[in-house]
Amino acid sequence: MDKLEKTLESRTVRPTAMRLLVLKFLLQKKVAVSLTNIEEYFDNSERTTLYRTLKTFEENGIVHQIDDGTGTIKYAVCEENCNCELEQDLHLHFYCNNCDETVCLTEYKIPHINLPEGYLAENVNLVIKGLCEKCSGH
Amino acid sequence: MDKLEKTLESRTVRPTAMRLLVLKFLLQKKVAVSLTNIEEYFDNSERTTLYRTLKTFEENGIVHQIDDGTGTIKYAVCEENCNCELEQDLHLHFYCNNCDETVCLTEYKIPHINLPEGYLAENVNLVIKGLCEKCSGH
DNA sequence: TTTATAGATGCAATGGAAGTGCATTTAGTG
DNA sequence: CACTAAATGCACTTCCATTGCATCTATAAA
Ligand SMILES: [Mn+2]
Ligand SMILES: [Mn+2]
Ligand SMILES: [Zn+2]
Ligand SMILES: [Zn+2]
Repeated sequence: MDKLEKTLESRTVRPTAMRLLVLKFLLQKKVAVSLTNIEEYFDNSERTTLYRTLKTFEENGIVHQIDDGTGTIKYAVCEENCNCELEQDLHLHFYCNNCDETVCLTEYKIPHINLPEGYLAENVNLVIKGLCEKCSGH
Repeated sequence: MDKLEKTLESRTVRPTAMRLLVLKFLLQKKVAVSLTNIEEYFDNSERTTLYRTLKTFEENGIVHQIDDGTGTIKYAVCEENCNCELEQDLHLHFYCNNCDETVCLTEYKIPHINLPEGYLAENVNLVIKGLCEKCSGH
């Protein structure tokens, strides 16, 4: 059986043709992708199907959403045995102002943040914007 | 002369009636507000005018935008002598999942984040979501 | 005071993206 | 094959940001 299929089935997601293609596409990309990116990549694709595909992936821990502040949600495949947990899996995301690409810096976990008395953290989003390695010129 | 007028003029923003009202409203609110919030507060207001008012305020360092991940931009008045600078003025923002309010935690500066070689930070957005002091129950 | 001009405002319209309702098709199960 | 749940396709809606252009207003020059 195909490796892609295994990935989906291990997450109890039925491996349809489109889902396999989307997963393959996500895996080969080194940067986070938007719904529109995917729609543009596949010629005869239905936006709604892709939308629900990503939603299903996300609900089953295959991908995580990235809100990089551009107004468009991006998606990236989760690491092996990721649970998208605070102070565990949550990592830094970097958006390049020049090439307009967003990447997961999975090695860079979000540091623990002290909060005022009474505040309870459930989720954290940390996005750094600037120039990526390709665009900074050094 | 009025204190509000002084604030605007010191930032070279002409103190029109609407601008003064908006600034007053922003100052009295302890939480970040959206364009729609302001629109709803003032009965006969024009959305576009408010939009451009906020834009003008932001361009002249009177307010800063807050992207709390809700999909709606919020605004809050900058601190005295704030320049919205990295590692200087940029602070943490907290969004309460229960009461749907976003607050500036101006005392909580964004910690320095190490980046991989070649990456250059120009801006940082750090939003914590959870329960605020009013909603956490302790 | 009148006039010129830049700036501010009002109104209409656009555009991007997320999200939903419902009919139809497809794929597993007995 | 027949049944049923899941997946897909299409149309439509909603929300928010943003722009173009006409009009109004305030300030400063004549
Ligand atoms: Mn990521
Ligand atoms: Mn703030
Ligand atoms: Zn780049
Ligand atoms: Zn709250």
